[in-house]
Amino acid sequence: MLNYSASEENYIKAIYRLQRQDGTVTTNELAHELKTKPASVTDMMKKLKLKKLLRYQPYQGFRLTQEGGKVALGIIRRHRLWEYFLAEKLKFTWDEVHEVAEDLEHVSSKKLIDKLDEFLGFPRVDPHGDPIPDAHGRMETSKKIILTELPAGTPAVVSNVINQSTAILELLEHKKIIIGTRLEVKKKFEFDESLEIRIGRQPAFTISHQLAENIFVQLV
Amino acid sequence: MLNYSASEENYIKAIYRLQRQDGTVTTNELAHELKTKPASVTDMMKKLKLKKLLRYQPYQGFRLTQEGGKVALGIIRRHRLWEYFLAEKLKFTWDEVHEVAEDLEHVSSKKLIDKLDEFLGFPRVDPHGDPIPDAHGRMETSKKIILTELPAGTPAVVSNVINQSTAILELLEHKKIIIGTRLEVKKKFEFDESLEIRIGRQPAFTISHQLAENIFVQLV
DNA sequence: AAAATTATTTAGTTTTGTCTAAATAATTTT
DNA sequence: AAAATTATTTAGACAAAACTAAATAATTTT
Ligand SMILES: [Mn+2]
Ligand SMILES: [Mn+2]
Ligand SMILES: [Mn+2]
Ligand SMILES: [Mn+2]
Repeated sequence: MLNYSASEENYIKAIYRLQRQDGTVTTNELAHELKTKPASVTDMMKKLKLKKLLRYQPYQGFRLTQEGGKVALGIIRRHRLWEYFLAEKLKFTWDEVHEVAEDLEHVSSKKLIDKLDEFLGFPRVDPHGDPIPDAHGRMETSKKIILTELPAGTPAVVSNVINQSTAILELLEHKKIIIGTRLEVKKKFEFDESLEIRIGRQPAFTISHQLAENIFVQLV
Repeated sequence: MLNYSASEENYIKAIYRLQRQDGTVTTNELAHELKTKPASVTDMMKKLKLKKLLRYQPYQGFRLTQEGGKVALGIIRRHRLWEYFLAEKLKFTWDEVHEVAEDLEHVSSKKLIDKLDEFLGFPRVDPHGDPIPDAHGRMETSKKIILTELPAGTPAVVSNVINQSTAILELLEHKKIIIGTRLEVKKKFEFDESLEIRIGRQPAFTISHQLAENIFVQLV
C-alpha cells in the first residue's frame, strides 16, 4: 500500500465517513466537512481519481473504490488507536483526544501501529465507543440505535457518543452516563421530546432531546 | 512559542546538532546532512533568519539565536521521548526507533509531550544514551569521552552509542556491550588502533577502532 | 419553458518547499 | 598575484495544496 499525504488522508477519511450516511458524497458536503472551498475539493478529487482511490463523473457525487475504502480503514485504525492510547495511557479526557489524534494518524509506519495495538491489548473500541479496525481492516459492526429511538421499557447499554465536545462531556459526567452504562427509557414526552431514563435501580431522571440525539445504545 | 513546519524543524534540529561540533554551520554541511541541495538550504536560511531563529551574513556560516536554540531543544525533547517510548513500551529494537521518531517529533502538542514524559516516568536518556531535555529545555550534561580516548586502566561506564545502525547493534549485542556496561581498557594496539577491553571479571577481548569510535563512556 | 437559484468546475493566483543552471564570491594552488 | 577550484547565492521553474472570481451545469421556482 502506497503512502499518501496528510491532506489526501484527511479527504479520504471524510469521504468514507460521509458516504456511510449518504451512499455518495457531494462537493459541497465535503467542502463543508473539511472547512475548505468547493474548488479545492474538485482539485483533490481529480487527484484521488487519478490514483484510483475514488470513482466520479463531473457533477455526480464521489464514492471510494475498494482500494480507497481499505486506505480509509487504515487511517481510521491509526486515529482510533491513538485516541485510545491518549485516553487510557496518557489520561487525556475524552474531549481532548480527537485533535491530537488528527495529527498522529498521519504517521504511517505499519510496524508502529501494529505494535501500539499490541501494547494497548488490541482494544475493540475507541474512547467514544467507535470500533477500531484490526490489522486486516476488519471491525465490529454491532447494531447501534439512537437513544431517541429506543422503545420505552427496553434495557440497553450506552455504546457510543457522537458529539465529542467538552460541553457534552461535562453534561454526561454530571448525569453519570458513560460508555457501558446500562439504562432504560421510562417515558417519552411529546412536547419537547425529552426522555425520562433510569440507570439501574436509581431514581429516574430527564434528559433533553439534544442530548439523547448524540447517544447511541445497543440492546442487551 | 510559535509552530513550525516539519521541514523547518528538520533544518533547525540539524543546525543545532552541527553547531555543537563546529560552532558555526556552512551551507554545504547542512545540505549534506539533510540530503538536500545547497540552493534549498540558502532559501530556508533566509526564511529562518526572517523568523529570527538564526543569525547569518551571506557567505558566513549560520548560528541559531537563543530563540532558535530553544526551539531546537523542544524538537529534540519530542524526538527522544518518542524514541524512549518506542524502545521501552513498544519493544522496538534500538536501530528502529530513530526513523519513526523522525516523524513523530513533528506532532507538536505540548500537552501530548508533557503527558508522555510523565507516563514514561521522566526518563533522562533516550535508548542511545542521549540526554532528553525536560519541559524547560534543560538536560543532563555529563562529560562523555570517546572510548578511544579512555586511558588504559581507568574504569568507565558505556553511556552513549553514536551510530544507530542495525550493523553496530548486532556487533554490540554479540560483544555484550550495552549502555550502562562497566568496562576498562586493558591495552591499546598501535598498529590497527584496536583496543583490548574487559567487562567486570570476564576474560578480556578485542574491539576494533571503528567500533570504539562510536562508543562514549563516562568515568566512574 | 423561462427564469432564478444553487452546485460544481475552470482559470488564474499564492505559498511553501524543492530543484537545476548560471552567476558570483571566497579560498587554494600555482 | 593570477588562475583554478570550491562554496554560496541568485534566477527561474515546478509540484502540491490552497484560494478567489468567473464560467458553466443542474435543479428549483415561477
Ligand atoms: Mn476522533
Ligand atoms: Mn488528520
Ligand atoms: Mn534519533
Ligand atoms: Mn523529522
